[in-house]
Amino acid sequence: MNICIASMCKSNQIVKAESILIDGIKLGLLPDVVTYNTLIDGYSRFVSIDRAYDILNRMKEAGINPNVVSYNSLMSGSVRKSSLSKSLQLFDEMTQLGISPDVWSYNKLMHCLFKLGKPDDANRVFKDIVENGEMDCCMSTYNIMINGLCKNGYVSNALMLFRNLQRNGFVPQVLTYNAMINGLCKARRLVMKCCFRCGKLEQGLDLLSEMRSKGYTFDGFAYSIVVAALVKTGRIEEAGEIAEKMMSNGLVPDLASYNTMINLLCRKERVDEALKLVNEIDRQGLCDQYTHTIIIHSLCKDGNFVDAKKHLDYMNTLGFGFNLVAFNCYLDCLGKAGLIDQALKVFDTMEVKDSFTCTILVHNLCRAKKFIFASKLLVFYIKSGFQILMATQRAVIDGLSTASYNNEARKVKSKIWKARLKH
DNA sequence: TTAGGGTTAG
Repeated sequence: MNICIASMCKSNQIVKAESILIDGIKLGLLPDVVTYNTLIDGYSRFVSIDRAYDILNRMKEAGINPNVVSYNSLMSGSVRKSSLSKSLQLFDEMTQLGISPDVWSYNKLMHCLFKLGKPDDANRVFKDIVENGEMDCCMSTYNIMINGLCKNGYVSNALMLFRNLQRNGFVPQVLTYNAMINGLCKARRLVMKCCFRCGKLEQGLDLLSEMRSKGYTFDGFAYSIVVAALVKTGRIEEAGEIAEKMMSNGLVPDLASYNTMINLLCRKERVDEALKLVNEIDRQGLCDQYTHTIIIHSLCKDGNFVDAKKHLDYMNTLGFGFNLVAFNCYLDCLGKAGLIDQALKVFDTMEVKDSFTCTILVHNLCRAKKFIFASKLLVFYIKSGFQILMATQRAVIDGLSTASYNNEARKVKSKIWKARLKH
């Protein structure tokens, strides 16, 4: 019965899994802790954490005590659904019930802390595991550490950990390489914001070669990371070469790889080919919000705002929710095309806005030389806690100065300082 | 019976 239920849960057939459970009970097969844990995992993966938690209560009512796996599955599900505080709460609940966390629990705890942007806390947990030697850490512990450090801006520390793996008796997995390559490829972008270029992207490309020379069998992850990073930095030809390698290696592309290829084709100004590929995967009902956003962005960059708007509406009919990234692209391209009044109208209709939206609007107001309006919005957004790019802040202040609003420029600077101190 | 990696915007 457990094997049947596990198979149903893995393929998102929860209703069937439940009916097998009921049939089993009728036949006198009583569910055990493994049966309930499998259901908890299925519900937390495909339904909701609350429903998974209901199963936990059901097992208690049936007289079966949850164990460490029950809580690990619930924690996983919570992190997956970005209910991060719920995950921490579950960890506490588990210890309060006297269930000892295992290395899986600590791994999930670290993953959750990294996602919450608390790398110091995650590192403390890691040190506890490694230094106190209370339990053996495993390769997943390192994978989580390497990925988490990269995502939180500590790429050099991650690289050090990666290079020391062998000394600690571990061999990096494909997944470890992918996380490290991703960290290195993205680092350049993060670092570019505050200082001059550093060669992290090159290091990422070297690591891809290292993987190849060590005979690792690639999946699509490393390819999409590297191709996307090269596209982003304008190195279209190199991106194309690596994409060719991916295809010639006989790798069957999944949706994320397709999206990477579609983006590459758009950047190569081979939009017709990109659209052909989109239609192909759209017919199979595979397109996701990334696919649509790439197309909308491409249409906007070509100044084809009518078709871009049509595509935004088409997404709505497909049942996608509000696409913030696509709207940000739309807004930015309108501004860059000199259509600031239209951009302002779109901005007013947007139901969700983030730091990208605000930066785009302020920057485009500067492009349109509306510096006073831009400065008022800039101060308001910074006070509201949005992260506005330094380049945009400079554009406002420099714009005010060159337009002879020197006094206003000084006031804005001082207001930004005060707002920064508050945050 | 449970993990961890990728694709879109300033």
